[in-house]
Amino acid sequence: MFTLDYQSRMPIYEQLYRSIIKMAALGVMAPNEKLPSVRMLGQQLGVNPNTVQKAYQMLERDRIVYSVPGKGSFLSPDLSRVDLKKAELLEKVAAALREAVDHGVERSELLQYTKQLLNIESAGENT
Amino acid sequence: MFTLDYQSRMPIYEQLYRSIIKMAALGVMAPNEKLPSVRMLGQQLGVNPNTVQKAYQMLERDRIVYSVPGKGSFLSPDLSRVDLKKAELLEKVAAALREAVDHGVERSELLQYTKQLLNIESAGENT
DNA sequence: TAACTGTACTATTTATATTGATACAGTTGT
DNA sequence: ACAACTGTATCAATATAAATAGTACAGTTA
Repeated sequence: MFTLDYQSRMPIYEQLYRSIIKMAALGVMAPNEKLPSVRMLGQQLGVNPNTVQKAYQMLERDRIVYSVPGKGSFLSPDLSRVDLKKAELLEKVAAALREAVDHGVERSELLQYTKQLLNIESAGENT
Repeated sequence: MFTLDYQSRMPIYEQLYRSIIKMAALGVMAPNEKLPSVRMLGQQLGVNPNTVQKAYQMLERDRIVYSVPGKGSFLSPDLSRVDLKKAELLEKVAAALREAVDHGVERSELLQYTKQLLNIESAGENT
């Protein structure tokens, strides 16, 4: 059902996350359809159930999946909308990054800068 | 001349980099002014010369500093312009990121996404 | 109660970032 | 030519963070 590349630098959970999003967007999976359990899928893919869970939680955060403890994880009743909204926002980020790169800003610094911005947790100030 | 916070999570070279940019932008340092040598400044700050060099190289990449092997490192003749242009571009990136965060996109995913975009070097594809 | 489900917490492994040690090469003035 | 400076490149060591796994817990269902 899911194919993933273990040689890729892209984390397993990220691959899973994207696969499911793509399937939901393409209509391969129906709304409210039950996803395989974290253990089932984990075993099938040869990874730890927690790795699967991480992907499921990311999807849940995006309202693409909802989980019920004891019952299972399911695709959301209303799909596609959330996905498009986020894709739009991400494209905006991508455009800004590309523009910066095109103007000669080093990739490493952009990454550094992004990290800095995203870690507002107990961040230190400079003079 | 330079003050930096060793307790900060921000790398030394990053602090140095920003300090010098700020000084150049504020006119504290004049165009073509000679910067302390990597060894001098390294010793003064109690860090490895390579750490200073890293900051200098970042500044050189930004055309804020130019270095001549055997002679030294100097502030560029034409300052401020480059700095402002880049600041503008970075602010655009920051705005896009903030918007995404505000809409609920997880910081970790944004970071992941950014990494993905910036590493077009020998990157792996997903299905 | 037994077999499933998701979830939380903690370790372990792995990758990456940061800093340091060392060696090399160019410039300058004597 | 030489001594004392300069930047630079390469590699090693360390520190930090990310990714995955192990284990235990709690809810659901039949």
